Amino acid sequence: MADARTPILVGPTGVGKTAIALALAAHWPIEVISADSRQIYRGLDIATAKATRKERDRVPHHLVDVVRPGERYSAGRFALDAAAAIEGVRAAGKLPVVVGGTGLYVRALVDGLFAEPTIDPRAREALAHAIDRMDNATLVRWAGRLDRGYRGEGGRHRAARAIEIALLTGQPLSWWQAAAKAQGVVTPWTVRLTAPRHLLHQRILARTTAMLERGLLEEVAAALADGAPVEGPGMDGIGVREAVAVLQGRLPRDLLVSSIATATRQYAKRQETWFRHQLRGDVLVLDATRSPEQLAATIAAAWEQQRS
RNA sequence: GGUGGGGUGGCCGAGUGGCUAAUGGCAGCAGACUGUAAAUCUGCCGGGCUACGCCCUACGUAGGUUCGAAUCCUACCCCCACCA
Repeated sequence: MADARTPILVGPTGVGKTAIALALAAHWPIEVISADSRQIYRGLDIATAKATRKERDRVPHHLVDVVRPGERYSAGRFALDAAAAIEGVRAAGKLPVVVGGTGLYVRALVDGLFAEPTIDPRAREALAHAIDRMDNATLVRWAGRLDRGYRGEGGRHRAARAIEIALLTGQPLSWWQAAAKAQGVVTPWTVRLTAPRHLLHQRILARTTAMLERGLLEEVAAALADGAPVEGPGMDGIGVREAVAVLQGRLPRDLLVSSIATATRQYAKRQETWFRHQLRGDVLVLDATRSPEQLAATIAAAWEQQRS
């Protein structure tokens, strides 16, 4: 069983990953391992387009609703959690299928990240605080001084990461990346779903409109009332931040749908770029224009073929 | 009907005689990406080329002034505000 391949379904938001995974259940006894950095958070079901309760009753989903909004989560933690979940599903005699749009999470699971040493969360938070007050140029310069392997790319976010690692572990990030190579925990069988851009845009708009009808604003208002930190992780997803802006009067209500749709389109585009270039090994590329049932049948057939 | 303001590249919006295919922003396209990744960044962005250069088309429309106009003049069309 150690060499068993694990089906992985990736693709941009709106291609229909969820529907296809559910349709796949007609072919295999599957359980879904979600690789989605926002569905990890509890609540905000509409905003993050989670599979419904009913759907999840029919096909169990793992790594959905695991932390509360405001709590820090990471790709590394995902790799660990997902590996455990996959193990569990296998032990129960079912087939785990990884489904998700967060490329880095999939990479963490398949290729492994470097073995990051334990970092004191309090020191990390204090440093993050100091970093927040510095401008981009300062951060980039600082990161360059601390880590000669740092290329100055990726802006403040990645500069901050380089600084954090160098300061808190005593070794630069590039050193860890080279010296502490990790192993992936699954052998992937990857299906990359894609769709013509105009179709994707169309689906995104329809889906955004539907989100509002299902009560996106109410959902976000409830999360805020519940004490979810506006700035915290989990509350920064597309749809959520725009809804918060409307609730706080910073964005006119009638611009809500278009703002969310635009941000979603841009995200979908970034995902397409990531999956087009960053996936390693054999990848089955499928145009998701057809129905979920047809696609599931194609995927099931291809899976059978690669097994023999 | 009168007076004033305005019509700029897909959109918004600078520019008031040459250095302007035209600052910016948005949208779009392409790309980067090892632990906040729904993040964070980079490039391109009127069209066509035998492309470190050349050609064409472009600042409401039509004329005009000038060596030279998005920028000045005239007429017309449209929009907005106020007055009637």
